[in-house]
Amino acid sequence: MSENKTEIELLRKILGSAGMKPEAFDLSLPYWKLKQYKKGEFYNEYKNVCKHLGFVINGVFRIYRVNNDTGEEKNMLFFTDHQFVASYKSFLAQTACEYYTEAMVDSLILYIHIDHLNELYGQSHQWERFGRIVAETAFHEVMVNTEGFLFKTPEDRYREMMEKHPNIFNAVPLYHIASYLGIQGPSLSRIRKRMVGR
Amino acid sequence: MSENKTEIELLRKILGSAGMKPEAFDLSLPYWKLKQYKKGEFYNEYKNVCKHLGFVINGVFRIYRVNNDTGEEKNMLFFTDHQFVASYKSFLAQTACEYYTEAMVDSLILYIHIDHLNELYGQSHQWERFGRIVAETAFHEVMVNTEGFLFKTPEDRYREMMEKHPNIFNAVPLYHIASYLGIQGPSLSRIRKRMVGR
DNA sequence: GGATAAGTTTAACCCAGGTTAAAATCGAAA
DNA sequence: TTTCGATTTTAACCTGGGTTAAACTTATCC
Repeated sequence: MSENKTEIELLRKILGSAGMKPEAFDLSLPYWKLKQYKKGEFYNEYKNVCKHLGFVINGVFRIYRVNNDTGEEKNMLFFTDHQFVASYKSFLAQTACEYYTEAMVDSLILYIHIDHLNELYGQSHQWERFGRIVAETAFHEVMVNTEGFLFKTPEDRYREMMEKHPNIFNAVPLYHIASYLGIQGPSLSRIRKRMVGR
Repeated sequence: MSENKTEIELLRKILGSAGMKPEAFDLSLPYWKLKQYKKGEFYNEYKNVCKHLGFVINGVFRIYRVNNDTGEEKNMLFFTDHQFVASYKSFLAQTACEYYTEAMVDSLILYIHIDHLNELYGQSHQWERFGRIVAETAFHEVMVNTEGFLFKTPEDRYREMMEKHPNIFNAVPLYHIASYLGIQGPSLSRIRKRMVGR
């Protein structure tokens, strides 16, 4: 287990700052596993049921969907350092996953199996709270995203992406950004051109 | 308290089917309050901090945002029977609300103050679980919404709205539906016209 | 360093939704 | 019923993103 030490302690610290007591955290020690992903490897595959909740030590992942007819890919979300990663809809409902989750750069993840997590939920009030906070955070993330689509232009969303998530912005090609913003490559080019003009 | 009896028992039954034990539920009995909303009344106002989690006994609410410059309204979500209602982002973070939440028809709500809810979270593992499930449900709701914007046309979203939420569809004017779908009134008219044509 | 692949931009054309205002329809209330 | 206001549709014009394919730029690798 000694090779997980640093990463586990990072997670302990982050959960601790969200209110988790060390003793409660210790309950989970046997369950966390560390995995290295090479760029291009998948955290979760289409049609699998997502069985693990991951915690990104470092790296960038994209969660995307493929149109069965056209083969076209569309990015739903990105995950990066110190975020929890899962195909969360599939994970919560334990239904077949509609997404792929792919490492965009070499990445490192601590992950836990849902059965162990449910065990912790049952054993410990603190872990139940952890589950609540992960869910609330995921909600917030997606909510902000939806608000973007409703209330903002693609140009606004592009600018925000650049400002608020520079590490993601720099790690992935522009056509993935375009997809995430809900537009096509050429449209993003036009937006970028418009922006330098002013 | 006797006038809340029926509504409380409905809530007990619904939470029970999500796994809440009656004894745990009983802890909350002193806290739920019942409120009748007339059509047009507000559950939550812009710039308030949302302090209550509501449970819709019956009725329809819309949560919407107003553009400060143009005064234009855009609908974010609808809530109806047996759903939990809150300006959830504001509720979770206890920050000033960016939305209005308005009753679209005469409605009845059971609500609980966040302080009492936090008390229950602290007292009871079961209630902590309740909080997790509410958050997970809210996540799922918003996620499906975002997926709609990314992967579906306004026409698809309109058709789904009609099929899956007929009670909402029938309770609110079309221009509110249009707003929820992210389009303008005339566009919805064009879509409807296209649809009868085929 | 030149070849090859990957990523980005450009151009030309198309189309759906935005915008505005007027017309038509519906509904409640007198 | 007639009328007034609210809602929905229509019309005309505009705009920005979609689509496709080619051109250009940047990495990467032998």
